[in-house]
Amino acid sequence: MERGAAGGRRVDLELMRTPPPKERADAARNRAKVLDAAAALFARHGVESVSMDAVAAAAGVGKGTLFRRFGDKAGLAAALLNQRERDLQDAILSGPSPLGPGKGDETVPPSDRLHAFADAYLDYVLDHMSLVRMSETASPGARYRIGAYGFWHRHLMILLDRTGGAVPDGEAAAHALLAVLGAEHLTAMVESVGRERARAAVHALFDTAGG
Amino acid sequence: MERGAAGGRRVDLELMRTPPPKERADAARNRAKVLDAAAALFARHGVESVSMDAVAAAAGVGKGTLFRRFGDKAGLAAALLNQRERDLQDAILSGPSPLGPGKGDETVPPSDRLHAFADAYLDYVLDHMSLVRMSETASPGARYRIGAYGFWHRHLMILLDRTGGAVPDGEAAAHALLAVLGAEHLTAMVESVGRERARAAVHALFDTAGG
DNA sequence: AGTTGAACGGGACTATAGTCCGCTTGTTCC
DNA sequence: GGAACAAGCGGACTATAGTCCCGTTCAACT
Repeated sequence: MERGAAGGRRVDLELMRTPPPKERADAARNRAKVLDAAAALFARHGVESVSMDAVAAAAGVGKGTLFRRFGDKAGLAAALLNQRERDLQDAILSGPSPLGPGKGDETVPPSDRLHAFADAYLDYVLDHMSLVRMSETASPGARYRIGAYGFWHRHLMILLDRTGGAVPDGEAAAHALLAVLGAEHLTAMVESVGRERARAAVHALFDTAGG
Repeated sequence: MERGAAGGRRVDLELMRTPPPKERADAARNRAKVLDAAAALFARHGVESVSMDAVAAAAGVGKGTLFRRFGDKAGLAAALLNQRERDLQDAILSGPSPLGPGKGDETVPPSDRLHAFADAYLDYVLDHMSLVRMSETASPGARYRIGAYGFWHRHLMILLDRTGGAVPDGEAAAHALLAVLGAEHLTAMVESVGRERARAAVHALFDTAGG
């Protein structure tokens, strides 16, 4: 995974307070070179068909550099998604309702926020399917280890617990809902029934699970 | 994947009618040797830590033999699960209700059969977690390519469509329910909330989705 | 039983992810 | 500006999945 001030994955707001260890100039340069090269290669040939060797060569850095900085191919994909992911998380934390909490005095029912999340998250995943898929499935269990999963899970859990006793176990239900939003599963579902019906099915499940 | 009479995966009853191509005697011998060796190694060291080289060596066959017969590591895992999977499929197709259809004149509501399926499938996966996980995640999308997925999907879809219009799109809903039963997701969920709460969450979703 | 063609066997070979460690380069502090 | 030390660099190295191809073995047919 990334290090340094500019690359921290948004995991927990508390953790963001650790002082920026300051990234060395050459490291920053190489990080940019790698991300540019990876973006270009992935766009041209598809994420699956690009080897880490190829990325390193195109970026003009050694393999060691690539892996030390990004950990593995999933980490590289995650770094490329970083900005979009942050945008979505920011919108959830502090944006307008129904996706975000809105201004202090307006109240939106949790069910509206659940559906808004489903829509926004589906947009995010469907727009970057191959990168998200790589970041989730490059190694077994990768999806559940990265910090972002914890963020989505906590958000859903809080909303489900607010539905007024309708959901007996928000923590478990949040996992179940996220299973349906997994890139691997969405890929298969979209291939089978198309985007519209897949989206509708997700909403139907969010409906029954939490309002 | 396997070939020959003894190894056909249960996919579609129609396809079972293709004449048995007859497995050669030496092939059958080697198949048994490989399955025995793999079962022993997997049990002793865990599925993840056993390489295909090790299986080939322990079975006393070459790598080529191993891969031609089983395709990949997922195929080997699937072959080891074959009997249990067939048992479950048989119980669903022709066993007693509520899991199976029961004798001709008794009628069981689809919702009972849905919950019976959830329970039986959870038992199956939880009892063989690492093998199922290997068979589903060894290569990206593996789960959705193997025939068994189609079987579970069709079963759920038929039941959902019988719930009397409660489910507008049984085909899509069946995919969503199966997402929650994926080995990868169940592993994470059980680790997070334990078996009991995970099972309850699955039932809650089956409840709301189909009765 | 002999012939023959196809299926099988097996190990060398390739491709790729990921590791390791001695060398180089920045940064910091005097 | 220079020394010292940490951080970063990079390519050789390992491990493993999966491929290929040719010699061997089986089984059907005469």
